[in-house]
Amino acid sequence: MKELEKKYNHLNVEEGKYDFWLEGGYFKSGDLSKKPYTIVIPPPNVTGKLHLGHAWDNTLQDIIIRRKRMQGFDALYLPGMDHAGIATQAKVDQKLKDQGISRYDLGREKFLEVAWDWKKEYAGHIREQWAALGISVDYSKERFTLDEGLNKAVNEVFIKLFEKGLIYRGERIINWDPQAKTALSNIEVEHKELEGAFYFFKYMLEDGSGYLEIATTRPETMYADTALMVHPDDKRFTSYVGKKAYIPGTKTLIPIIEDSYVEMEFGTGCVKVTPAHDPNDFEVGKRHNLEMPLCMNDDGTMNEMANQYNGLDRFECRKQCVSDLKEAGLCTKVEKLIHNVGHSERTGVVVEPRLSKQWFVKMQPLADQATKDSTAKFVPQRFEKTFLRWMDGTFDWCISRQLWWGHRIPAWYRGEEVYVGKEEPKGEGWIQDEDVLDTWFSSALWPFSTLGWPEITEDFKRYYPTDTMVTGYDIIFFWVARMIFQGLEFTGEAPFKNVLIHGLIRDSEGKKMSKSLGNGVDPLVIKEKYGIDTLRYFLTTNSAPGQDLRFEIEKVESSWNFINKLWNISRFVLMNLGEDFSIDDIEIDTDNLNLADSYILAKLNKTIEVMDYNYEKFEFGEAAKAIHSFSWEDFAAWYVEIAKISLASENQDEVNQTKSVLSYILLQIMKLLHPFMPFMTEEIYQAIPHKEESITISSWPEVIEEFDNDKAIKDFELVQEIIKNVRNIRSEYDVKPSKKINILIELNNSNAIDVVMQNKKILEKFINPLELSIKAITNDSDNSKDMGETVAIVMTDGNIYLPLGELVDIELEIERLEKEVEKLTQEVNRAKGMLNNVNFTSKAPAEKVEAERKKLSDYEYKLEITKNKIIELRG
RNA sequence: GGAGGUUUAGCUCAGUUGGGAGAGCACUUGCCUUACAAGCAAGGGGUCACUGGUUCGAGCCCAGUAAUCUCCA
Repeated sequence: MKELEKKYNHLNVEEGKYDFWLEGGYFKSGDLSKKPYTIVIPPPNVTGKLHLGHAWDNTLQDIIIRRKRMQGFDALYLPGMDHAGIATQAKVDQKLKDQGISRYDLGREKFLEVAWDWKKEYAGHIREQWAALGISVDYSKERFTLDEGLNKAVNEVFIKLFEKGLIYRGERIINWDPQAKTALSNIEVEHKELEGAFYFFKYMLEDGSGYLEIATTRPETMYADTALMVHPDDKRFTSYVGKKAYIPGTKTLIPIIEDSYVEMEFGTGCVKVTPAHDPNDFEVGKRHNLEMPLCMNDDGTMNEMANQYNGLDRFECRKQCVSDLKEAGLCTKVEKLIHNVGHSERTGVVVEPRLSKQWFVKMQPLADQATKDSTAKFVPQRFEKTFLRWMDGTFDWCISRQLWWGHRIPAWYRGEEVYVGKEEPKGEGWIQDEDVLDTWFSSALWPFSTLGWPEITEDFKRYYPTDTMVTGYDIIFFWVARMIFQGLEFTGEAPFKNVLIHGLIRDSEGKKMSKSLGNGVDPLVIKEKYGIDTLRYFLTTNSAPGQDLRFEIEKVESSWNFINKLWNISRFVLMNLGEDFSIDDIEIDTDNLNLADSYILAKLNKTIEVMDYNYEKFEFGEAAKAIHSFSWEDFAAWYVEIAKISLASENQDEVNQTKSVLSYILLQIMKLLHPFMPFMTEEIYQAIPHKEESITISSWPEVIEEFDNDKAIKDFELVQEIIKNVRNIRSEYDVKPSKKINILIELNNSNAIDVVMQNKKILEKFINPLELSIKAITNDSDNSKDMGETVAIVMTDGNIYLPLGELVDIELEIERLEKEVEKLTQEVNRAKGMLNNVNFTSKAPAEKVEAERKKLSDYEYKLEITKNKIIELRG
């Protein structure tokens, strides 16, 4: 058997393990004799490295799938990546820029080649990180959102939705990202409160009879104004309607119209209409048949409509035209204003509402279906509300993107003709749409497109719908909701049974980790210092489902401490099993166990129960708590210490029995913890007696009814109670554990006497007596009468006496006992109060009442004894 | 403006269907006990934000208030 290092060394432990698992093929799915269990990975972007959030997300998935695999499921954890249209194209653009070229120099085809090279490189990095995290994905099933199969799925969905009228092309005001030069969907726009201004301008009337004052937050758009507008009921402006006014500083005349859309009380009561640059104005423009010119280029610079500002950036133009118009007396006032400004979620620049011809998904029918038919169960449940509320008020989804990297829209144009289909239409002069689809359009199909859909493949039939989707709450709108409605529309089912939602990782101060703040933590840096098992355990046991997780190095350290503890327990067990102890030597005969053996086996059962219960509910923190206290308290602090006695026994049977229980329990602990810390547990599994070639494919621990033993637990707790009490008094009276003192234990029932007598050796080891007397309490005996000054401890089953001689200050001892009396009196009164309450005894469940009665008699007994002790001391 | 989260020990957080408040870290005291001093043993520390309600009984359920964070408009 292998000797372990004194401290847990993750570098040695982790080395080679992942390759060992891959070579063994343990992560491969496809055993048709088993029930399938499927998780598809939320595909990370191929733009860069995985961060702590990915590590958390993936570890949660891995914990679920590893346990299911051990439970005998055909576990499929399907990996893959996302082509991340805008983000990747931006990265590749940057790379080209560094080489002094632009994508236009290369042309579309060559650019895509570079992008695919990029993908290849970064996919490699991501796979390395997956390996570092130890996630048990089936690489033979790996997919990419831009691969051929997924392209088929995307086209199928586009065409079907188009045919049903659920995809349409139209001119709308969309959110335009002038840096990426593409349209965005509504949810890719982040609203941030910024300090801006209300600018007031004079629009001089054509007839020279005065002016109208207009307030706007975006003065630069005035060059695309096509009307001024007042409310028809607004008497102040009635005489102006039908007249014309000049756009300030220009010779352009625009009409003054009336529309009840105007809010009379807001601003000056008169507004400018810029149909191509504002969604509300666009509606007005349609109603009044206004022209809809654009005064801006697609890169956010002004065009020739802006006259002398042609070519200037939109914000520069704003500054200059305001200053020029102030000089000309046409800008009368600038009021500071805090308002919400939309920013591109990707590039961060201010989004420009802009009239543009784009493709849209008509959302309402799909959303209605999803809210009605989805069976996906959110964990925690409250997130279902988030999903439903969003589906309820959703806007049509702008899906075309002016990018090259993505799924090309399967639409062709010839003049006014539009053709949508899989293949280029026959005939001359057709030109395919230049644009690609929103990345989320393909991500939405991920749970079924990765399994071969639209073909009804064996994989699709077997693994779909998937079992559990794990993702953060920040992505419910973007992704989860869209997967659900597309899944229902195209497969008739919700794409997963459960959605486990986790929170965000925050820094130690509670701030969101972000690139711009520079407060991110690289998972690989943590792995290097503490090992990946430590990181996994830290990530998955320090919050409840749906809650955020604060990164604190102290918590990482305490996770490491736990692993080191387990390592040292293992080390102890291995040192004591000896060379030839093998799996066949493990024999646990429940008729022949000592109290500690029975106790630890009974506790193991309880631990398995609690863990299974919480694992199933995705309450990993609670599951971990159970195994943590079982292995550290019950096993290491108590059982292992007691085992040292048995291991030193002359009796070979006793030694073997202890070795059996030690190795059995250790094996179960390793299995129960394997989903959390796969590397360390594999290392120990290989070192101790075991059956399978890898713990990854070993069987999940089950409750063994034979081991249930409530009496053993209770009896052992008496032993613990005695030991704890003596330790406590030793500490209080400053009697060192190494100093031997006489100890008397007197007991009031035969079971307690048996238990204490049979476990005398244990007591002797733990409480270190000079002489340990164990006596029965009889009516008129006074067992402690020859002991001099004693400290007495009152228990339910009897009393403990420590003759501490001159160390005992009678007055202090009386004080201590009086405190006890006070406490016990309170408890007695509390219990009496409850039991005297007819409402309690008649309404509360019988076992609660019974439990309270027991407590009362116990407290009354202890109270009486304690009072007597005081009388004796005073005597 | 709408929705939701959070508020429990010095700090960070758990707390299963309502039935005597928990963990880790930190702190105090004592131990190099031959698996582990990143350890062992003992200990201190909480009006469970506030107010009211339901209940025999509330950290937990309901209503409201406050602080704070997030999402949506």
